Amino acid sequence: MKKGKRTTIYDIAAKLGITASSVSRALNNSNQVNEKTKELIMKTADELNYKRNILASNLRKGQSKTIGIVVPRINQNFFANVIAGIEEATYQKGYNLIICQSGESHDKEIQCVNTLINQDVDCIVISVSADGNDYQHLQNVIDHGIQLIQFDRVAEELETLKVINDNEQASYEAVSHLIESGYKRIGLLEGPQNLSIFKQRKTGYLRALKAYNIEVIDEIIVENAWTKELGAEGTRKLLNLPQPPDAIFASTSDFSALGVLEVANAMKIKVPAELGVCGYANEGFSEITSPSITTIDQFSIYMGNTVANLYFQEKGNTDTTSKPKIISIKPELIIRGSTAKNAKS
Amino acid sequence: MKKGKRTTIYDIAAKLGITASSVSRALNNSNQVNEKTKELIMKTADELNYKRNILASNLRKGQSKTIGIVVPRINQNFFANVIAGIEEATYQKGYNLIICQSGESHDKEIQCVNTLINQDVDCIVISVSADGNDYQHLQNVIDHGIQLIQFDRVAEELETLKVINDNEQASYEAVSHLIESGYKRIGLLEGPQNLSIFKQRKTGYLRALKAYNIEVIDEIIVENAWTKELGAEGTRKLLNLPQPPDAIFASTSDFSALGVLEVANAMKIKVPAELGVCGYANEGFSEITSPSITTIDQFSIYMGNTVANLYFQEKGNTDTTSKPKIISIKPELIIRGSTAKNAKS
DNA sequence: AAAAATTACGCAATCGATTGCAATTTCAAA
DNA sequence: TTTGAAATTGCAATCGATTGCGTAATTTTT
Repeated sequence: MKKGKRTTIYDIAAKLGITASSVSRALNNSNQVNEKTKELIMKTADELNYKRNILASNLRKGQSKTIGIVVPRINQNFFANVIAGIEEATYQKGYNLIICQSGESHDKEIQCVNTLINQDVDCIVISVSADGNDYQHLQNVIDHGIQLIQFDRVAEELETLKVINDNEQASYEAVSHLIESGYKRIGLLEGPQNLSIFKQRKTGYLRALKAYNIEVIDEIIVENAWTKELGAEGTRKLLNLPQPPDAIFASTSDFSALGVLEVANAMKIKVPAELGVCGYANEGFSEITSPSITTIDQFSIYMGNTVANLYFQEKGNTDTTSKPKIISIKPELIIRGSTAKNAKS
Repeated sequence: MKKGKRTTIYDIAAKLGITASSVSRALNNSNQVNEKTKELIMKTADELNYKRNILASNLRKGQSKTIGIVVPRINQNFFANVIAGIEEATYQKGYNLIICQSGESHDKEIQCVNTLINQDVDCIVISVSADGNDYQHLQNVIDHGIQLIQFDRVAEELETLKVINDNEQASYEAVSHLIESGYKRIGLLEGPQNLSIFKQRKTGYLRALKAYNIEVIDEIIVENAWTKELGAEGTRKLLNLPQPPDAIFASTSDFSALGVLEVANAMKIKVPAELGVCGYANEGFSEITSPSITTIDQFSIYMGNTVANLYFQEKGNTDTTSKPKIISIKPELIIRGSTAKNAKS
């Protein structure tokens, strides 16, 4: 085959002395074309190393069989897994994924979304970035008639399909577990409250305290401690308090829990005996720290599958009367060494 | 805006009583159109919420501004980072990424590549899967006039652009470090030898032994130990030998090094005092294990950047006489606790 | 003010595949 | 052999944007 010259259906048609219409139909396995001709066309297509030009096809059909994904960072375990899950479920249906990272920047997120609209994707799957809470660009997606699915970090006020974790319940269970393990003064490292997931986790924390009749102490709640560094910083503050907490729920991530561990270690405070630690997200490393970190698994790959299936399911659905579906996945508390207060450490 | 009806350049043209040609030219900022008209067109385009249909544009222009990526797994640190690096460098130039995972299956890899050819991508970036060593599908990419860039795991016999790590040298340095740290009997966990990267790492190992006049002992070289489980299994075998090694170079990955650590721990063999351990790839967790793992950093994000830049650089290059470029990145040995033989553990 | 040189815009073809409708062929029933 | 229905195939428009070429409008030059 010559470089830079793809075979088209016209080439095939010309070679066989028929029209492109028939070739197209044969290639799409239409039953409007004679079996023998079909075979002949297939064979010739193969010989000529024909590959359908999807651009042309999609342009004509007004679809793209492409799903756009916008996440803060591709190389973050949770997101990479969700993407892998989406890929798994869409690939076999012939869909392609276009992936963008917003890098936690609201502006870049807008850019990404616009690019995807340009690309004529059939669906945009997004987990919003941490800064900014203006969602005009997402409304724009809807206005363009493109299916929008939010996952994990969602803009709640926007009525779209959503796949979320039941963050509040997970959080509630995590804190309950701490309490039942014998910890009495539980600090919280919380994330940016403009993201609903972090708000919900805080709510779960508060609900658990209330359920066990434990007083809420503002002093041991640290705002915006959602990286390892910020988590460490918050922990240092907490542990230097006159009355330090005897457990810390790093509700933002295992990374921040890792920060807790490091500070505790540096201060010679024994985990879990003197300090209980619970993280969030079940990052790969959380089972190999010492002690291993109690955390919450979000079933990220499954979440990706769910997003994909939700899309396929809603694709045929023309019923506009019903409210858009929200699927909530129940995360699972994974109990490990960092909260085993009574085990000898 | 009405759902399902995008504005086209014709809509804009109609509204202004001009032709689509001018609109197109204006939108492309051609200087063939009057400044005032241009402004007017821009404004109208904005009002009508116009978004260029890239499918049509690309079809006409015979390009796609899209780069296809095929990796074994998206949700593997190294690959996720490379992808992030590519994204970083290509996004700002208006390129999109289509990402596929081969799942280490040669068949799926072929499928992925064909899909990407169909999609008319401008370039395919691939790290080949572990099984199979038939590269007809890659030759096919070249025959279609699509730029092919291999990275990390490459098919050596195929003359394409490549971005690789100097695995042999890195491996040589790692083993030298073990030797200089006082370890004398160094076992090797090796990966599938049909992948050149693993072959090179073995070569580096052998070269180091030779350089220090150490005899090669086949007994302490374990084939195909490239997951945590296989690494653990291999380690068990090694440590139960009459003359077990006093260090293990897990040349395949930090995961397998982790397996080593676990087995050593279970057998009450002290790392690094009684057993030195070195991994590969500098996974996030390797610095937080106890002891932390000496490993090799591959500069994965930078590798992604390099791939992208190599593409842009070669795009204009019509010189076909020269051999395709191969860029080799020098990995860095990161020395940590697991090889600190003489430090008290 | 007429001629020459620019500048701005329109016409129509093109990229490759798809598809409604019309035309032709095939085949069986009458 | 004729007729009608069914099976094939062809014709031509279409998806939306781009671009070479030609013409009209405007500006510059003499």
